[in-house]
Amino acid sequence: MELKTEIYLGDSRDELARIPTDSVDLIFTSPPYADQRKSTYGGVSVDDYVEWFLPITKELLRVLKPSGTFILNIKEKVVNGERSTYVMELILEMKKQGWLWTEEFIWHKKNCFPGKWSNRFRDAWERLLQFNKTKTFNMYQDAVRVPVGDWAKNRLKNLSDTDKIRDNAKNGSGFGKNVSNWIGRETVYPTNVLHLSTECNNKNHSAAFPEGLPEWFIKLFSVEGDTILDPFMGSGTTNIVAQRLNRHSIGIEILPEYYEMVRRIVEPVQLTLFDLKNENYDSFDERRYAVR
Amino acid sequence: MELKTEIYLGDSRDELARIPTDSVDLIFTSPPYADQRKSTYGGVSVDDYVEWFLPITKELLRVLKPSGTFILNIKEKVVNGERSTYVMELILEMKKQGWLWTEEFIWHKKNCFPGKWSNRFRDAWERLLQFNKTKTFNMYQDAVRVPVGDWAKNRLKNLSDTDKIRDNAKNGSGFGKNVSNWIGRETVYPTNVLHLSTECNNKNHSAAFPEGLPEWFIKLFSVEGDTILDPFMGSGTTNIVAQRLNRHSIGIEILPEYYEMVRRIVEPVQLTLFDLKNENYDSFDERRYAVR
DNA sequence: GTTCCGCATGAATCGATAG
DNA sequence: ACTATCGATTCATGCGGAA
Repeated sequence: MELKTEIYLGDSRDELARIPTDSVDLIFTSPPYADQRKSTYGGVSVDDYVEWFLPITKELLRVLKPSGTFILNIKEKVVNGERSTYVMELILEMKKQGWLWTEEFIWHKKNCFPGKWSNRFRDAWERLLQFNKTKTFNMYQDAVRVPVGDWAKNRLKNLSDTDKIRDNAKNGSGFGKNVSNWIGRETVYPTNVLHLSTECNNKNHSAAFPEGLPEWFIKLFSVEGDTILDPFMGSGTTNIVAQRLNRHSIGIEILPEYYEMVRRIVEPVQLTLFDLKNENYDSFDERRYAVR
Repeated sequence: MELKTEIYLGDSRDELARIPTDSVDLIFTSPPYADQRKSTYGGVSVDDYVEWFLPITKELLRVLKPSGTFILNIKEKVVNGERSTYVMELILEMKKQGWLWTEEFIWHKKNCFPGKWSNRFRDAWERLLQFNKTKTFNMYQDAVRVPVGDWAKNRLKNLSDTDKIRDNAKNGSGFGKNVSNWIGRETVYPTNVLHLSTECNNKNHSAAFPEGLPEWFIKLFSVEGDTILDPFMGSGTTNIVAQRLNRHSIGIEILPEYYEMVRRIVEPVQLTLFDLKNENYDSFDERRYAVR
């Protein structure tokens, strides 16, 4: 298998037309937030944001496979002491386009920005909105199981009486649990809250999000050989992680500096891969890191 | 000071008229979610939810002091595999009423209910929407400070040269720091993400939220002697916590069973208080617990 | 190996001041 | 008045090098 990482220089509003209909398994992106990153992206104003974004989401709806998923990392900024509503307006408009809004994950930023204001605390979370084309999307939950917490070690040593039987919830929801089912389990399924730090290593570029973020969603919503798309590539985090996880990927970036930077990272790997066609791919990871 | 805990049996759409204009310091409530708790509240359908709620938020805007805050604990329901949009529509409509949407806190439910579904993970978070009447609301941040992280213990022992002066961020954001400012600090301000477990004590009723949730907001947005309102009292968690923290409170509940239950908890305390007028109020907390 | 320690950095926001 | 710029404030994390 040859792993393809295609990157395009240009505006997503134009470049997305080059991608075939129903061809992408997962879209993971973090668009420039309204009025942020002005120095690099020029900044889309809060008032124009929805109108600016909707033509892109329309194209994304076209290129996504019916079984695919669109994860949108976004957060509304504070304007005049109030949270803006452009994210809500965007969701409402995307539903009109035909998107299903299926879930909202929370990224808890463990090391959020410091600061002190009289009327608000530090902002330590961002939204990861999940949209789908159909209700029967692919989800590979076992790929993101996490080690069972320490609570289990203590809890399971001495099971209480209620732990040994099914203990139904008090609120009549019909939910219940039988804690003894956990005996022997090493891993559990995660929740819809992700605890990740923003990256702060010594790279010479600033990633908007840590690699762990796209990694989690790529594992959850795709398998090896699938195609991942990031229409706001930036420093290429999504594509680099996709490549490491043996997924094809497509990236679109409007700024030449970022485009060139990602190209220098991504191309050597593809050349290497081409030469390695018949070799064992287990060694791929180390090779990639060596190149980078 | 006599501590008043007034509870009304009835529909908030009617009973709120009894509360004077500009008289409440904090409204904290968790309304029945759309189509939830059908057996108890009759269930407001998803489609009618906003229309049903808006007359109430209009009255809440009237009774709240200009310096006050409204905290709304709400989360949209999943219908047919898709998230409903009534929370977003509610926010947009409340803004038209004159509310300011100032912040959205996340309650991370550390011990959310177990379960397994093919197309979603366990839901481990809820929204706490903050609304205000003016931009100059009261906020008592020092009341909810948390212990500083372990990093400080090591870091502050030996300050580097850059730590001793103001060190400006490299990215031109204008952000800088002077680490030596941290010396001697035991506590820091929290973020807008709250980590609380759902309650699991031995009460004979199921509280919609743990006492820690209203406690945090009552401390943050009110002082002793202020008035707290919960227009959907339920089992009275908000009022009970308010009483424990020496705040007056008002509760409105439509179901007689809940109303009677809260009345039995709250009234003995008030009688005791009346007899204690001239005593030291430090002993109040223990007395209340004894009664309960 | 393992732990410890130094250090740069991160989608921020407000109020005052200047144009 | 209304907008643009500037200075002030503040934590926790992962990395890399040292012990």
